[in-house]
Amino acid sequence: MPPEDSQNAAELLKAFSHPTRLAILLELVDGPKCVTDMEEILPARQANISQHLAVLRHAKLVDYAQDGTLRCYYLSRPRLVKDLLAVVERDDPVVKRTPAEIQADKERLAKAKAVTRASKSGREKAGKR
Amino acid sequence: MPPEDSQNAAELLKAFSHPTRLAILLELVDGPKCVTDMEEILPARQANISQHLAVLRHAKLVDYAQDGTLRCYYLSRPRLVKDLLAVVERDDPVVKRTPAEIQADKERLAKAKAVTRASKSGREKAGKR
DNA sequence: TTCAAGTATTCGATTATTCGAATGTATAAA
DNA sequence: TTTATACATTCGAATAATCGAATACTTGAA
Repeated sequence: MPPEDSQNAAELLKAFSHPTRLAILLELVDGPKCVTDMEEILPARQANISQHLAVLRHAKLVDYAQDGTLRCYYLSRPRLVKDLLAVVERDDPVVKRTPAEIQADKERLAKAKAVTRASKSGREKAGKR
Repeated sequence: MPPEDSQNAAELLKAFSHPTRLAILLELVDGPKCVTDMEEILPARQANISQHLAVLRHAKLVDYAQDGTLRCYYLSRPRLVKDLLAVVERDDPVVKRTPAEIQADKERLAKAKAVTRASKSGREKAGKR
């Protein structure tokens, strides 16, 4: 990941990291809903739901289509939302590693790096850009 | 997703949603590192990195193995971290939907729900628990 | 023992997030 | 045109997150 991107990625993830917003996204996964529908389901007041929807809109995670006086919200990037939720729901086992394993890993890494450096400088000599 | 779980999921995501913590996780994706290593790479002070590592530890995203005076951190749930980062890095195109599409979707959803209700009550009549 | 290196924790100060209450706005029906 | 419905926005107070500075802890070496 390019370094300045962790800024953007973090902002995107921040939009996900509130229980109410997560619940809204979960609702939208199985179809569009208007705010009234959400009010019936979520334990939050109307204004608060609107506030969270605003956050999700700014993150480009949702958008809406107006239908008379109703606003039907839907996922703007359904793939992203579904896949991310799937990853989070899954429970990945926690691994425990010994100092020896760590050491071995670091050595592997050091060697790999040396190779990368070598091939890079080789390419640069050969003709960069 | 069970309803009370959006609480936990949100907490997990909150651990991810800071640029420095994301950068730490990215570093750890390609191998264990001790705090000194991270200090050289990240634009943050030692104390701050330790603070963020504490957050990541509490979220069970990282752990460490002590090696003399060094603490080598590694990913406790590498699958989770890698997959989540992969999803976030990908750029999913933003879709725009018309009121008509939304309407069609809502109707599909309503029909599906009716079926679910019917089969559920059928199962209940047949012999619950 | 001391000492230094590597890391963690605590403490305030600052900034950001969150929520409810109140108010604003748009649309459709009367 | 009024009115009701469905949302959105603004404001202020409460809470939480963040950071640097200072300090504490732990380990290995002298």
